[in-house]
Amino acid sequence: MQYKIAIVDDHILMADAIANMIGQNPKYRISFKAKNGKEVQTKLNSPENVPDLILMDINMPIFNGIETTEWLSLHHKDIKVLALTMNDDELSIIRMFRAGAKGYLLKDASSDELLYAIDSVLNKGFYYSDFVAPIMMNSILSKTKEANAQNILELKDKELEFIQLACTEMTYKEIADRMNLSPKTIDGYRDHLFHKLDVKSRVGLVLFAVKKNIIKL
Amino acid sequence: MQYKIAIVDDHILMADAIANMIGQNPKYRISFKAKNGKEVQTKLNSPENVPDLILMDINMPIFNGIETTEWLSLHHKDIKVLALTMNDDELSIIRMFRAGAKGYLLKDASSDELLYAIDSVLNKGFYYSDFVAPIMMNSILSKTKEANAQNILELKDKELEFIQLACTEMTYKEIADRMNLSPKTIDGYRDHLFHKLDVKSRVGLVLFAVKKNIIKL
DNA sequence: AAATAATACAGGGAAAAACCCCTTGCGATA
DNA sequence: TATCGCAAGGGGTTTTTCCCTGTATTATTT
Repeated sequence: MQYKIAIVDDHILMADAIANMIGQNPKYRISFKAKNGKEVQTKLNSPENVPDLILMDINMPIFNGIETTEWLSLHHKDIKVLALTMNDDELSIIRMFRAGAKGYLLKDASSDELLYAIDSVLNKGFYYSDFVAPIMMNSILSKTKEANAQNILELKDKELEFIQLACTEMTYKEIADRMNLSPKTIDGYRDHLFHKLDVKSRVGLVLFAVKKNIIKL
Repeated sequence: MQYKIAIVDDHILMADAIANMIGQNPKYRISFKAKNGKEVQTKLNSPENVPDLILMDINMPIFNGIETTEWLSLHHKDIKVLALTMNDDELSIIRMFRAGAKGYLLKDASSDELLYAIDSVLNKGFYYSDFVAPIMMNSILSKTKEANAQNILELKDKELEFIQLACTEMTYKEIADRMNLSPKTIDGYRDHLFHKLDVKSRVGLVLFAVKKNIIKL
């Protein structure tokens, strides 16, 4: 039996090259390539396109890999998602697995590992690379880090808005104006977030936001 | 005649997949793959490895694509460098061309464009993609942007070090200690850079550094 | 429904850090 | 000699950071 595999990556070259490589193996057939989640939804309208496994990038315009995986978990439970991305941060990994990914592979893996991972996800239903496994462990074991990850996922809208404005050359007074709050309230927001996210200064907050992709550059 | 092509990319999967794709074309042969500039130098010690063209990533540990290209321009003038990277920012493009690259291709290009670009660099000596051309134009036409770019390129080592430390939760006092300078000197560095880079606060400096890829996250 | 807890908002006050401009000395350099 | 860049300092204002208090409003529990 031949497995059908789809590739979702806005880096067309990457998608092409990997499709080409996988297509050489008679076990697999490429069912489609897509540049974002929107395209995935369109492609899946044709039943003959529905793949067994999707190689999913995370950073994509319009509809990112996490959102797309969440959508697939709801509407196409049978399609297995193997994350294939550059994002090596804890949050991406946790989010992707929560969204329903069955495996997680970094783009600096070898082609052998990719083929092994695909095989593993298709037959065993999961694949945790040597890179991902310790990070997940760490996230489970370390209370603070897990708490952090929780909190990030549960950042309230106001907090998120504040962070985005803090990643700006505005002073807190200006931020307060913009958010129609007293500077003292902003003071409280800041203090609260500093503790919650374990940063010591506004610079730390900015770095956090950049790392976690809360702001776009 | 068969051209020899090398691929330099720390994303092994990317390198593998592209090598595989290019290798299918009888016009080309893969002479080697490397994960960073250091490995390139080693590989080039064997004369049979010396390629006609190198596909060069930018973000790599140890010895990045710009440094590697500079080194190649000095020691292996005959090898043509075609940048193949995700970096779509002006600074990366300008730096890469200054370092001696003959072409610049984004990783979200199509495989057709890659093959065309390789062909173009080998035969015509250059390749400017539709993406890169307007950015270069822009950089030449727009005075302020060019001024900025200039300044970035002409950042002194000390300034760069300072920026990197400023993108940290260290206070300026701590930065001064680390750099073995008086806090007052750091004061001067900061003021100078704020004006030079047209930012108003340390947050602005951090954002600048992130945008220009001066710091790694 | 009443008591209680958590949350959002706002303030006071103080110490630390960041920010700004201006000056000086010193050595390289042109 | 004149100019430039680096290092350092003087002295000031503004902003940030921290901690503690208090009062509504909203949830939760009893």
